[in-house]
Amino acid sequence: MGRVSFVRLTDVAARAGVSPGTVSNFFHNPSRVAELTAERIRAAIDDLGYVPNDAARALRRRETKLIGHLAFEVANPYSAEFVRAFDREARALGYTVLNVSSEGDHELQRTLIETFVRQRVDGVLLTPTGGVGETVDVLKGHGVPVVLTDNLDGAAPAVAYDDRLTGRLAAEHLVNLGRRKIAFVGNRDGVEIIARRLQGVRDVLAGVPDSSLEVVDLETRSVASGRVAAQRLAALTPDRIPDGIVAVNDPVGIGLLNVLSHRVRVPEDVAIVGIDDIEFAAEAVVPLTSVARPIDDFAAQSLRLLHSQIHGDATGGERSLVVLEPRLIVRESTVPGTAT
Amino acid sequence: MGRVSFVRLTDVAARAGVSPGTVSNFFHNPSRVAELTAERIRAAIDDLGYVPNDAARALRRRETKLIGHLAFEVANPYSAEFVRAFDREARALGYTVLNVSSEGDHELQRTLIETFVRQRVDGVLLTPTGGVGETVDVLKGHGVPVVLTDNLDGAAPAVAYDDRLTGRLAAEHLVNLGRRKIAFVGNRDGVEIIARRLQGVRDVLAGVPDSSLEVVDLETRSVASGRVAAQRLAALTPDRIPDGIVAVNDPVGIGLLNVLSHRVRVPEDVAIVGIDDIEFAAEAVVPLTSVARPIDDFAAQSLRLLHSQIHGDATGGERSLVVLEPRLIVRESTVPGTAT
DNA sequence: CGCAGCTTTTGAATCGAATCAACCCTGCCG
DNA sequence: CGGCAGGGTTGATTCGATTCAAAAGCTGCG
Repeated sequence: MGRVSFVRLTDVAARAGVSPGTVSNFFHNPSRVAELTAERIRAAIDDLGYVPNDAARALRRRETKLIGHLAFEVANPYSAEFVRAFDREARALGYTVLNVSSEGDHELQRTLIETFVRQRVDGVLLTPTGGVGETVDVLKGHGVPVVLTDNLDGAAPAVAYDDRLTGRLAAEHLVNLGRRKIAFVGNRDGVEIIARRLQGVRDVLAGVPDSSLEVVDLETRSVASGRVAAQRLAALTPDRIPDGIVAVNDPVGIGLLNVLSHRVRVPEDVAIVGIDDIEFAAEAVVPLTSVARPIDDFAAQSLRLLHSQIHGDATGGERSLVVLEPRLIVRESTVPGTAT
Repeated sequence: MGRVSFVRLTDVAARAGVSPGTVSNFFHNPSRVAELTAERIRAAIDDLGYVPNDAARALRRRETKLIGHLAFEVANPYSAEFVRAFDREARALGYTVLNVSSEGDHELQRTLIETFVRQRVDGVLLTPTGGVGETVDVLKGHGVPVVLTDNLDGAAPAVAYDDRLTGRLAAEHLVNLGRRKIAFVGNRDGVEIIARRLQGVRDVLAGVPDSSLEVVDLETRSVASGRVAAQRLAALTPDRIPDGIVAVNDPVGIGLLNVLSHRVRVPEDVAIVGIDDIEFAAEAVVPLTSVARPIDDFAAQSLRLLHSQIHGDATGGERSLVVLEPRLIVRESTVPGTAT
């Protein structure tokens, strides 16, 4: 096997006694190469340990088979799960994903996007939680196809779960369990996705006469914030202490659980519902009921959409918005004895 | 700003009325370019919205400024935290990191490594838990610098935390708290790193007369496995039920906590120590005491070592093994009232 | 034997930036 | 006034693979 990586396609050609063009055909138009020749080339390739140079290929071909993925909120395990799923899908189509995260730093985000452009990625997936208008514009300015997730403002084609329905499913579940004093825990700092979930909760409670809604704002959507929120809820006057809580995502739900399970009975006194159904939810102190947003589908659709953008298969042109349906997973944090 | 990304260096040169060589100098030898000329070039660049093409640059320069990072065990949050830290360090030196994970799939791993070679990454960081001999050989065969973490078998330069000491710190802490019936929970399937941690625990107990050690084997090192282990421990005969547990990592520790905290008092009846000190540890049902392996240092050293491998700064040649010191973080899972 | 119609193979041109030897000026010194 | 140093600039060549028009081989048929 190979020496120190200075093997070029030309070397393979020489060794196999053919022209470089033929070796190239061997890779890209195998049908045009005679079996006998192919055999010789194959031999030459692994005698020399040849591995093609993608930079050269990309230069000539004007496509890199790279996809840029800019994620925010990497702290959230859901994000990590998404990356895994998306990577897998992308690999199946021959793409390599460049995963980066801006950690909410605007300046850094600019830099990362520029890196994508320098690398001439074939397309970019943005998994943000805030505004991305400017970023989308920059990419479009460079002719780079873009797809968004969880963002339906129409700046670019997008895939998203129905947030309002998500909120509704959670609230309905609690109401059906007889809970009336509901709390919604999550930060609202202009994040559309959360406003919509809250709206879904409101939709449901509007139809339940004796119900009440308490909204608890958070700094972040982390386990730590969930804990803080729990303290705050516990400090409320008795009549306002909720018997049902919708957490904006699972980490927050788990934070709530970790603190509340010391003080009250879950779910008897307080039932808690999370959102996302991260792997961890099922393993919490009290297994957490959650509105699942199945990730394989999410990732697959995102890639499909991006891929069609890249190939200009104008499937409905710019207006492609894919909306997925979440579904409720019931566990012990709302219904006792649901254990496996 | 830029049209549809077909702007070449040559176009900038034309627009600025200079030769391509000068524009190139503008980027790489700014001192050689007269200020007046530089001004014109600068103007041309943002008139046209020029962004250099890294593929072309890489081809000519024979360096890509890309680093490949193959991780295993992505499920573990520690892994995610490491990626963030390593990325940050790498970016500071102008590298872009290609993060991938083989999910334990051997065949896939081969493919991913080949991708690194095709991309002609400048170096590779391997963050494995199992054998990597073959992988290291392949990369070396292609002349790609490699650095390992948590693997001191000498196949390549490496950075690691002192595992034996890690085990010792955990065990000493428990013994100092008066615990004598110790359990070690973790899978041992040939993973060196774990064998060493266990050895550290043994080192300590060997010096404590009336102590005993129970080893619980796991399938994986996840929260779920921790839960399973908890069931198994609880089922032991009373005289073997431990009063101190060392979990092979934090997720396992949290799984143990999540189940045990329902049945016994933690830490009064059982004290639990995890390893890694992931962010989540502090937020568990009962904040988890953990042997921290500070990640910033880990990432920084890994990059430093890889960078010096890339530049052939033979700092001790092939024999560079960097060993870091873990430290104990005490929380309520071992000492009550440690809360903040 | 010649030729149409395939299948294979060839090799020069090309992608976009980096490199570097050669060249052009200016100014200064002897 | 000629020579020289050195700051600025030039542009042909190169990196490694892909492309494609054209050439070369081959078959079978009249």
